[in-house]
Amino acid sequence: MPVTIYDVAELAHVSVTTISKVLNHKDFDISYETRQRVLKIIKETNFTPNGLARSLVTKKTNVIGLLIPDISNQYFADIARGAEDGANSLGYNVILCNTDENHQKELEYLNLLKEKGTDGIIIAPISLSEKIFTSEFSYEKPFVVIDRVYENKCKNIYQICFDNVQGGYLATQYLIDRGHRQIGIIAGSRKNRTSMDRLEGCKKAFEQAKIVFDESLLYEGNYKYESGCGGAEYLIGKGVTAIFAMNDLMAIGAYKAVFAAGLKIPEDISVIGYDNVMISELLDPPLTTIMQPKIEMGKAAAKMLIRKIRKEYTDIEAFFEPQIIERQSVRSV
Amino acid sequence: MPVTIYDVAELAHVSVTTISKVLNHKDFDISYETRQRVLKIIKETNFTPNGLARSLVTKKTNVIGLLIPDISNQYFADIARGAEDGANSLGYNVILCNTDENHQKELEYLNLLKEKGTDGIIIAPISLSEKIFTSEFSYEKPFVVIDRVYENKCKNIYQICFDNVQGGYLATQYLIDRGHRQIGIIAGSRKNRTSMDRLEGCKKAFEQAKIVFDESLLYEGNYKYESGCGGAEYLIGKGVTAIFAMNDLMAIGAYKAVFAAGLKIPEDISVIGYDNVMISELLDPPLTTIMQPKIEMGKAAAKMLIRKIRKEYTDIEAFFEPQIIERQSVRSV
DNA sequence: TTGTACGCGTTATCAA
DNA sequence: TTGATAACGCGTACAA
Repeated sequence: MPVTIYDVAELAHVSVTTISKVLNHKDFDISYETRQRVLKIIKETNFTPNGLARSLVTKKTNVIGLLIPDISNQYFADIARGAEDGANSLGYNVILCNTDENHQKELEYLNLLKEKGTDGIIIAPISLSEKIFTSEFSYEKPFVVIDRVYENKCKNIYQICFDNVQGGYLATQYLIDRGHRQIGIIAGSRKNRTSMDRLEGCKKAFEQAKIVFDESLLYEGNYKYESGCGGAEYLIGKGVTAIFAMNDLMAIGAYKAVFAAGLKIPEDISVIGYDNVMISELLDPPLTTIMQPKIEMGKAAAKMLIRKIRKEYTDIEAFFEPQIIERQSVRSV
Repeated sequence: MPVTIYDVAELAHVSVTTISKVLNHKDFDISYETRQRVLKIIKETNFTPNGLARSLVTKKTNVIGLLIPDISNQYFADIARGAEDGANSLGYNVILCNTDENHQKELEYLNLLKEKGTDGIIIAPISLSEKIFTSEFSYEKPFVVIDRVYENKCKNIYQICFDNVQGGYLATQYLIDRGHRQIGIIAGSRKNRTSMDRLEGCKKAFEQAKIVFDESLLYEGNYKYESGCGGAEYLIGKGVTAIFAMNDLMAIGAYKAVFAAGLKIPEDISVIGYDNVMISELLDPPLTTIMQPKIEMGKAAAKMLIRKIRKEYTDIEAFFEPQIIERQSVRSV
């Protein structure tokens, strides 16, 4: 049987109130001696207050939920790392949930988290289905959205945003600055919001440089390695001098295709990626790429959520800017 | 104010006992009509039982803790994924804790988890310091050790083990089978248990093939990319025909050194790695490597732990065998 | 400065 | 077949 606050009270010859007070640092009205005695007994008995009982009365658990598609995906692992750090630094624990992009699982987790009394959640919602934020989602605790972006016109959604338009702009601008004019783009699906945002950034850069955007130099990939190969193969045929792949995986595929065509990087073709996954710096040549501060974003999500929980002021959105990681896969022409 | 079991009872014109019974499927003695009525009210009011109150009396939370060094490390992310899956399938949630190999943090988490009433924990302990399992570790709930291996002579430690000796054996044997005799090894630190185990496997393979083990063909690395470069450079000088790198990161380094020496893989030098990280199949040529079923191991850890929690029978150790992933970085000589 | 007693939302025992 | 009530371990008015 674990020792309770009553046991401690008895051993210290005081009431439970006294114990509770020193436990919660509300002991300004407790005499020095009493406090010392209590502290001593607590240590001796190795007493740990029962968080369940405590939470039952205080109505807070100091636990938050984290709903992401899949922790074994490096992207989300980094976000999770940041979120856990942020939460831990403020005295919160995080319950990990892998939704697998499955609506049903998401709902089940949401329900479990509610039952467990988590104080709030960080979520990368399955789809843009608004249901989550209305009827189906009867979770009345605060939440913060990460990874997906919602228009914040009338809705009231707290979120961590990443400026994908700027990311696309940065990559393209970098190539233009180095004299490239025939720039091929390997994008994600046309239905992918992220990809479309990045493409918007590309177009912006072209426009500023007065380069007319050539639709035929845009290849629709799917963020996978193979589509990087295919895309590069296609673009090489089009005579591009540089390729912007919208993630590093596709950039690696592009490397493969370029080498297969008997060409060199960056001498014959420059390549720029997006994500800065671990291997990108181990490639030969090391890949120049765009980085998203994932850990920082996770941390920010936790901090924003906890401020909401504590009813402290917080902006409704936190914006993060992409950063270019300059390595050796791009050359000036 | 959330709706409680009392509200439901009142609305359904029955007692809380009745509600509780149908809630917990102990409703064999509840009339059909009553049950239907209760169920209806529960749905209408969207009532969710308060898990805290429930746990307070049942003395179980259906939550387990997962203590790992760092979730942003792919290795642990995979284990975490498996553990979460295993736990979820049995109705448990998992609290994620990053210890950063920091003893202090580990202790703090352990204490927090105790306070929160987690039913058990899965832990990759900091060091082999036995303290964790004795005095300092006053956590009386079940736990399962993962990633590190303890002798189970007198102690009573439940753990998920991976057969590193066999892994080293498999890799070496694979090279020997293909006619290699001058085999270079890029190991981890001499103090690293894992590395020493794998090396033991190598020696076993040599012995069986009646090849005398040449100490000068053993390079002490540190699991990092750079030490893979250095190691390969050294071994090439020694005239090896094959290199066994004890992780893929070092194998990638070896690729770099081999290419830098103007040699080809696998024509001039064969390379075999260990881990099967994502990129290993994207390398050119794709890397032959040894795989550890990380997700499966995480899952097994959760299942073992929960069996312990439920006081069901479980073996004290679960062994996992390495598997060779055959690709194109090794050739027969 | 310290203590009594109630409430938090459940489950479980036992009586009706 | 159903219900009253005592735990569970803690925080906190309010009283002393």
